[in-house]
Amino acid sequence: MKINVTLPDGSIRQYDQGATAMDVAKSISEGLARNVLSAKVNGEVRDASRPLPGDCSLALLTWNDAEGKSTLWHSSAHLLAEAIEALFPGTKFGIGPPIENGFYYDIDPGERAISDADFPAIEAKMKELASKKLTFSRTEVSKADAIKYFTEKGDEYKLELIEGLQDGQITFYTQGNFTDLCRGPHIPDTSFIKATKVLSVAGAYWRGDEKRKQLTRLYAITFPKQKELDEYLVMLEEAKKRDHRKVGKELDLFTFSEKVGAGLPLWLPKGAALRERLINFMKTAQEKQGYQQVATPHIALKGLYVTSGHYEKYGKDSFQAINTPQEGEQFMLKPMNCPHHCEIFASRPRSYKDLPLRFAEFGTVYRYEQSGELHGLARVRGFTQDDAHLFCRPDQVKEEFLKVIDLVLLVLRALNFQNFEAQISLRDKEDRSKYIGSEENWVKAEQAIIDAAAECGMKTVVEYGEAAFYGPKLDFMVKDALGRKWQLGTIQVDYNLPERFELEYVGSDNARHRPVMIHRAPFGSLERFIAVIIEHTAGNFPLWLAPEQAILLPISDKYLDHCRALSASLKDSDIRALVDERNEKSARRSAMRNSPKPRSCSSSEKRRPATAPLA
RNA sequence: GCCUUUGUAGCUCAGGGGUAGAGCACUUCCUUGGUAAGGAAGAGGUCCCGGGUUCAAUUCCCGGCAAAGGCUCCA
Repeated sequence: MKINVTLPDGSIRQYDQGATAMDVAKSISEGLARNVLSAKVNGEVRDASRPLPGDCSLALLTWNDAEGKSTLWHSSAHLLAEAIEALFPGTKFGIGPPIENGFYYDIDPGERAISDADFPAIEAKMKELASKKLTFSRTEVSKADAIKYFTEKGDEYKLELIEGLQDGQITFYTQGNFTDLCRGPHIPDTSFIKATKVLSVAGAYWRGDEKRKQLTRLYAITFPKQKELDEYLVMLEEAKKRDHRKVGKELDLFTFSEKVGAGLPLWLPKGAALRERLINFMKTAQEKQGYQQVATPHIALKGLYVTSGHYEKYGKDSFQAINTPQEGEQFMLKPMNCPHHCEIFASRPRSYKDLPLRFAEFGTVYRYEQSGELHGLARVRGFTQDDAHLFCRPDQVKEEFLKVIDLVLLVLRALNFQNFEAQISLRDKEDRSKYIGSEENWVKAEQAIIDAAAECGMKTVVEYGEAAFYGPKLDFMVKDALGRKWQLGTIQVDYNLPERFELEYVGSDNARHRPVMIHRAPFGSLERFIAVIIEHTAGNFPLWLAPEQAILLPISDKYLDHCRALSASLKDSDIRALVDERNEKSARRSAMRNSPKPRSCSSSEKRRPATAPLA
């Protein structure tokens, strides 16, 4: 009896019953066999050493496949666990999955604390075990046996995991002295793991629940070649150099003060000027689309947020009310601009002919963030949104939404972002208690976003549970230098706040109607946006944004006057120029960093007209 | 908020129970016509803050605050 195996190129080969993916690899080439990490059989990733189930399609997975990498990292997690168990006996284990870059294992080392001082020992142990060429053997076990094994081992985390599994579908994998509950698959043996680096240690709640015990999470990464690890570490170093917190300091853009408070950025002159340029860019684009600027105060009576629903939702987790000394009034720092803008809409009767109304404000808002969440400019407690609220008729929603998408894409293009992701953020599928408003309104709003995104042909991903409490969102996500994802622009369709604020306009039928609101912020916040463009450009801003568009470097004092004249002339043409008058060579060089167009100046240059185009 | 780590000159960092250290930056003078470092001299510190142990604490212990990496959260 032979089985037919269909390979990715469409060719069909015949093998004996019971042949493994590894056998197939060997029959193709020795080199391939040496590199096979796992195999995709009829679309399911499995051990390369498992017998094929019969006629099937087969793709051999190597380090060049994402799934191959995951297999190696998953096996590496088991190796990490074995090393931990050897070094710190009695450690209990949570889960240890592969992730985008490497893998982690959540462990409970009991009384002992694991710190980065332990990393070298762990790495050495992993390396030692890897070189033993231990195979990963798969065993199917009954639920009772599985429970027995981990009860004897005293590992309550694994027992909890087993509880959630079906009898008959439980497998163990064993390599060397370590056996783990695992559905697999794994690499053929540990010798494929040639380079190992434990990256960091962090706390992580068991099953992601902050009410449960906090385990110790070890992040690590492995490679099949030492050279690849070295390159990865170099890449991490390079990414660190782009960190906006570091570059922002070097460029004198912003600072923080312990006296002012954590998460409250102080913008230095160059940073403030950068903000101004972004604001003007946005104002110009918005004026073309018929927006009107409004301005509102930084505090409002608590009642405003009771009306909007923000108080009920976030009141406990916000900065607390400010009380007046005599009258006993309670004011809140504004966390959002939308309630204020609703009141502007409500300030007078509106006709259908007035709509859409587009109120824009670079509004600074304040939100309490847990101290551990603060992160440079990307997560702060006070920030400025390029906010606007569009009040429109139901029949105008789609067109307005599409125009906002244009605006967001204009921003992303102007700053040369190619790798952004458009995310449709919908309600949680199960828990609807987190949201205000009627089912009918939500369905309308969600459909409006889905339709608009589809109509402009944008590639999107759908995330459930990511909606705001008053409406669904279209969020634009980008990654920072270290691969962390941040939300920048956002567009939200909202049928609920107009209802809560009882907003109305008079229709052509002379009856009162409820407008629909679109919340939108193409930058998101200036703070986070600037953080991301710093990392995106490594501080080398596009010319229109750069703090200094031209720096003149006289090579001797003899040319100072000429440089000053040249600089004045450039300034007359609205080019931000400065003369670096410092005498040290080193100063000249350091000034050249992060300047898009450094120019040196001497007699040969002097012959050219001062308005010569910047080369 | 929770876990781990860190806090010394403007920056990057070394040090260590008994007058505080380096490199770069800064100031002054000299030198200089060329793309990452010309020379000399000088100034600069509450060693994060508060308690404790000690004859003596920047160093050891406890508590705050801030920062880094995660977790949970994010209008």
